[in-house]
Formats: sequence, structure tokens, C-alpha cells
Amino acid sequence: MSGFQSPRGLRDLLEPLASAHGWAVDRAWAAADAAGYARIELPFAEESALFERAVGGTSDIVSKELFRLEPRGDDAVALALRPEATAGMVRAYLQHGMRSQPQPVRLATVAHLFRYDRPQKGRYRQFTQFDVEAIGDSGPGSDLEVIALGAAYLRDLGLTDVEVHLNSVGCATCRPAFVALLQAHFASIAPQLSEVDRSRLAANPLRLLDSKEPVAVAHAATAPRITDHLCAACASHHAAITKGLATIGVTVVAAPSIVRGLDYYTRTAWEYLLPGEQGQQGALGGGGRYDGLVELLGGTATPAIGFAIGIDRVVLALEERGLLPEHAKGPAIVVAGIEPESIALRIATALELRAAGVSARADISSRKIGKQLEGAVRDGARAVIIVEPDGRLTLRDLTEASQGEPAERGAVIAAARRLVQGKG
RNA sequence: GUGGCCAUCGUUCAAUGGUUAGGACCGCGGUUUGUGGAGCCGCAGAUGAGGGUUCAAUUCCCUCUGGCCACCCCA
Repeated sequence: MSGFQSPRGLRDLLEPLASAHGWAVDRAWAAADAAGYARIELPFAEESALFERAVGGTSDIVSKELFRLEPRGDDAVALALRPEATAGMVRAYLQHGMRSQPQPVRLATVAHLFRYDRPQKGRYRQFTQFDVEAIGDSGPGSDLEVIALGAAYLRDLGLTDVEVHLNSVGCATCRPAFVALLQAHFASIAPQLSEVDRSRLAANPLRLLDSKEPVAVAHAATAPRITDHLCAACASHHAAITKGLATIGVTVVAAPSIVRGLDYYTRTAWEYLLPGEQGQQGALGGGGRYDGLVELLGGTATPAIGFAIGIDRVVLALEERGLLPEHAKGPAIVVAGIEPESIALRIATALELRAAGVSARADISSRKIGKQLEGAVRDGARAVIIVEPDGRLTLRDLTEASQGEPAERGAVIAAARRLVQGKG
């Protein structure tokens, strides 16, 4: 053993997970392309201050989970690895003057993110998100479009029973009154609340709704629901979304416990969950409307909405359900040879096969031909091409256990191609 | 960041305060020398790291590292 191992929370993806992960990422880009969302690739690091502003300096994500980079030389600004993608998205929107494009600006990315968190299954220090944002539209249409896009992505991967757990967190007009109402509801049992919950009661009462403490959970059941206390504008927005999702055919579950801690979040908040395995790994993804963020980062007031779906969790869910796509096996053709001197010729032949669109690899060993055949079988190859001492080639069909006569290169390669492609 | 469980070949299991830590799978080689996954034979490969207790530790204790679970939070 080498003595080195991957650092905590940072893992290697081996097959078949590596292929599955890549597949889920490819499908994410494809889903974005198909919906007319522009691809954007963002840097892995940004100014720390961007995250402190966008995510909130007191949030866990910034206060204890940020991977801060050691400053070097005369760097003017402190940098950090990105813990989420939205901040960079909005930064890019502002930096590149996208407000002069038709609104909303539709952007999508697949981002590798970093959080200095305590790892668990489905939670790693480096993870990947499919991130979609529609910036510049305040109507319920952009909510519907974005929510449906995420749900369709998950459904198309095979997670056909995704549920959208939906809530509204109101706006600056209606939320303060509701928070006060909520505070009053919990104040009556304050002495029985746990210490964390009591501090939440003072600092962020909405969080009481998703507390895990039994006392708070019990009391939350009878708590007022924000969706019953929205202002007229928020209420009609929320109603339009609920109705629209029904039309679109998305399974919706009302989820009054979905809350967001920061002021710039407004109205729609949702999570993508799978029934049956809710809990431990949390949601597959989540999204929300953040009408206050662009302005917070220095732009003019601009409404926006987006979601992030955790690719790692998606792959985990697919794996647990046996829905991972069969990953590509070995090459269709293995080029073997009788004599060690033929190794270069074997490789040249494999190259030619690939150029002809047939996956192939050469057996580069000096093993006996029997061992080479055995290796080809184990690799799942369809056929073997044997390089004869005279340089001619013999095609052997491994499925039929039949073998042709030695022939010239072009003819054998063409035959191999027919064999492989004919099989489909 | 808090609490808890865990750690033996690449994988999966076994064993013990005391000779060379055992099996299976995988890998490699052989099976008489140019044709297939079996069988048979053989080879390689581990006590995560560092301390401590002890005549003796893989086994008991501590620290570290890593994994998992719950919390926190989130994807």
C-alpha cells in the first residue's frame, strides 16, 4: 500500500460508477440544451466575499464549510472554492452584462462544488450539481418552466416517481407578519424546546418548521402555514404554480416545512424527493426563487429562479434501485497474435478498426494464443482477430466459436465491422 | 462542529495475548509448447498509521487517519 489515501470526503469514482456519473452529467447538459438553456462553465473558485454576500456570512456553508484558498503573494482578494453555483451564475450575469439580453436569461451548468462538511453517504466534500437558473423574469411561468425542467430530467433518468415538494416563503410584504405569527405559536412552549430550537425561535423562527426535535416536530404540525398567510400577490403566484404543475403533469406535494433562511429568497421554494427514501440523504435537489440576490450582488433589482440537483445523489438513487445504465464493456474486437513480434501490427490493426468505427484493443502480451482468447472472452469481446505469422488476419467469432480463413487486412476489417455492427 | 459504531490481502469472510494470520473470489503462471469462461496444480497479496500496557499485540488502551449513522446543514 502506498500510504497515501484520498483525503476525507474526496473520493475516486471507479466503474461502473464513473460511467454512470458521466452519463447523468451528459443527460443534464442534454436536458439543458433541449430546453434552450445556454451552457455556462464557471470557475471553480471565486472571491470569498462573493459567497459571503450571496450565501450569507453566518450560514454554515460560509462560516464553517468554505474551502478557503491560502492567499499567495500579492493577491488582492481572498479566494475560496465554490460551495454552490448560483453565486457564480449571478456574478457572471452581471459581469457580462446579460441584462441587455432578452429576459429571462436561461443558464445551465454542471458544477463540481466543495464544502468542508462531515462526510456521509450521499454527502461528500466534493460533489457535482446540475444547476439551472432563469434570471430576469418574475412571472409564475419561469417557476413552472424551471421546476418542470428539473423534474423531467430526473424522470428521464428513470426516477419516474419524483415528487416536487412545494412551498412558498412569501415576500418582504407578507413574511414578517407570518414570522411573528409563528413566533407566537412556538413561544407558548418555549420552555420545553431544546436549546437549538430556542435559539432558532429568536433568530430564525422559520427553521423551527424543519426541526428534528420531537417537541418542535409535534408543535409544528399545528403551526400556522405560510401558504395560508401570503399577501395577495404571493398567493396568486403560488396558486398559478400549483395549478400549472398539475397541468404539466408533475407530482406535487405541499410541504410547509420547506423554508429558506435568507432574506433574498422569495416565494417559490421546492425540493425534488423520492417517496420511500426521504430522510437520510435528504433531497435529490432543491430550488427556489431569489428575487433579491441580483441586487444584493450589485445589480439592479432583477427577479430570478433556479434549482440545483445533486448528481451524486441521483446516481446513488439509481444504483439503489438497480437503474444504472449498463456501462460500456470492453472493446468489441480484440486483436491477438501468435508471435510477440506481431504486437506492433496488432496495435496498428486495432487502430484501423477504431478508424472504421469499431471499438478494438490489441492484446499486447506475449502470452500464448489460448490465454489471449481467454482474455478477450472475459472482456466481453464479440470477436478476435488473430495476426498470423505471415501478416494476414483471421477473424474468429467468439459467440459462434467459428473461425474464417486467413485473409488480407482490408477484407478482415470489413468483415469484423459487419459482424459487430450487424449485431447492433 | 457534536455524539455514536467501525477498520484483516484488490474484494468478501475467518482466526488468535504466543510458531510461517487461514479460506473463497479476482489477478498472474502452468496444465507438455497455434485457439475460449470449467477442472487440476502453483505464485503473488492484508492486520490503516503512530504511541502505550505486556516477556509477547493483529487481539487490550490512547491518539491520528478513513468509512458509516444521527445531529447540524444541505445536494
